[in-house]
Amino acid sequence: MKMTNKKIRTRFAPSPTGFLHIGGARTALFNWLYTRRHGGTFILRIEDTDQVRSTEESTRAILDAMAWLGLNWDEGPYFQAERVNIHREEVRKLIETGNAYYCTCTPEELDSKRKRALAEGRKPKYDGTCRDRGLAGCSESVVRFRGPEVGTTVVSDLIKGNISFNNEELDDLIIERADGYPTYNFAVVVDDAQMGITHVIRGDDHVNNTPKQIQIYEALGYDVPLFGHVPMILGADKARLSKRHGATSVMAYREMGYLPEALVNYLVRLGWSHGDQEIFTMEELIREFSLEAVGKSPAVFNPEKLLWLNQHYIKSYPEERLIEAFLPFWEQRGFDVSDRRFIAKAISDLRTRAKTLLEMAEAGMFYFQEEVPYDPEAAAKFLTEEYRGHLEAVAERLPGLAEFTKDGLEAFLRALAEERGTKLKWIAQALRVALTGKTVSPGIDEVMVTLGKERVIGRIRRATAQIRAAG
RNA sequence: GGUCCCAUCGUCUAGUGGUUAGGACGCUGGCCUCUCACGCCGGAAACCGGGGUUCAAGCCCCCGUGGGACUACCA
Repeated sequence: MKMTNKKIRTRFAPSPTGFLHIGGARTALFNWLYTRRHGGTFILRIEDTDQVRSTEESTRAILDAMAWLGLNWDEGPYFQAERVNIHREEVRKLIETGNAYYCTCTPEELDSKRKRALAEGRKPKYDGTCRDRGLAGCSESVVRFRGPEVGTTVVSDLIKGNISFNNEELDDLIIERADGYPTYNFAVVVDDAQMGITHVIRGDDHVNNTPKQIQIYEALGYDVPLFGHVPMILGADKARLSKRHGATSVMAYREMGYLPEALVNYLVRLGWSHGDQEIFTMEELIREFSLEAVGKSPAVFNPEKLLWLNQHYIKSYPEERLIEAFLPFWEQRGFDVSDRRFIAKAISDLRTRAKTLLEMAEAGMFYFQEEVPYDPEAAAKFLTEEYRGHLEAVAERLPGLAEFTKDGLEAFLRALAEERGTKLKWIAQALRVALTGKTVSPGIDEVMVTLGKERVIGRIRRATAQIRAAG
């Protein structure tokens, strides 16, 4: 494989017909990592030649998702639709050199021929009706590429190795539609060539297009870039990942409380590996990423492992960044998050026991609810006469407690338990329900410290009052 | 149907002719413990099948089988 010394140029070229999905994000990530690894230039190009399905909103969404993942681009975004004049000119060139021809077969004719061919067990490829008719263009005509009828075309793939195709299997594909717009297989070639793309890294759903594209490169006199086709991402049923398999939009993961590092880390390991290492920083990825280490087989998307990684990043994130990423989840619930110290403490209580920021936000709602709702089962078990004495004792002694710290409180509660002839766990559980409304929460001493003496006493009083009222 | 790709625990993967086939998620037993987690220590769990090549095959070749992609005036 000839590796020229020229600077690497890659591109990510999504079509703006929806959100950035998991598969696209991984393709973008692989391109980005490869480019950063080799000090190249990463280009973003929006393939919006489908005038009907493309929307500006989708473009916006894709850009936002890229930014969230930290995948910055060096050039672009370029918009393919703005380049139609260039595409048309290249089409003219092919017609002049005899490498393309006008075709007036109607979509209906083509469709019925295709169906018939399929029904009779023949190849459903274009039958070449107009190939040698020497037609001139008209308002109904399309332009087809005149492909070689014999020989083979080989794709040298950086991931899959050499793949060869018999040219007779390849279709004379349409490169310009009747409306004058180029089709995908033509526009990519022209754009990639003119943008000086050296490495085309994309999903392997494109392998079958590649020989045709190579022929177009050659007919146009361009250098053929290197290709790297990455395997698809599959759902649990081994079918190509789609909405049926749950969330596939990158931004949906943000809303569900995932950290971008977790998604990046998960995605990069889907198809790529570096020995036994599972956790990678961006710096490590840039240093270690290589296409040689990308596997050839498709990978099943496993939400459980993503969750594990997310949990890992929630635990290990720098505090300030965690707060920044997390706060919106409380803000959108209308909680007052202006007390930075309180917030920071609450988050440090919660972060070791959440798999997502969303989960964390829900688990920590009690910090803001003065009249915390009691879980019925929890209350039935612990907000009872049996525990009232313990709770009252805590409320009575607390004002005089000098060491209102994690250690001080633990010592206090242990001593109290002994004094009252019970175990810490019973006092802790009753307190937990009084303070948080639930039987599950961060450590009770941590909760007390975070809440502060006043609020703790208030909540205990409210709980004991309720027990009395009920009793 | 045709063309092309792929094939190690349930899943993501390491492995590049000689390994007790390793790691991770998940599952699971235990420890820790104020609940839930975290953490720590253990366990079960894989080379798709059949032929070759070779002293020796998860690794190389062939054939099956299975899965996937493409087969548009979508990208």
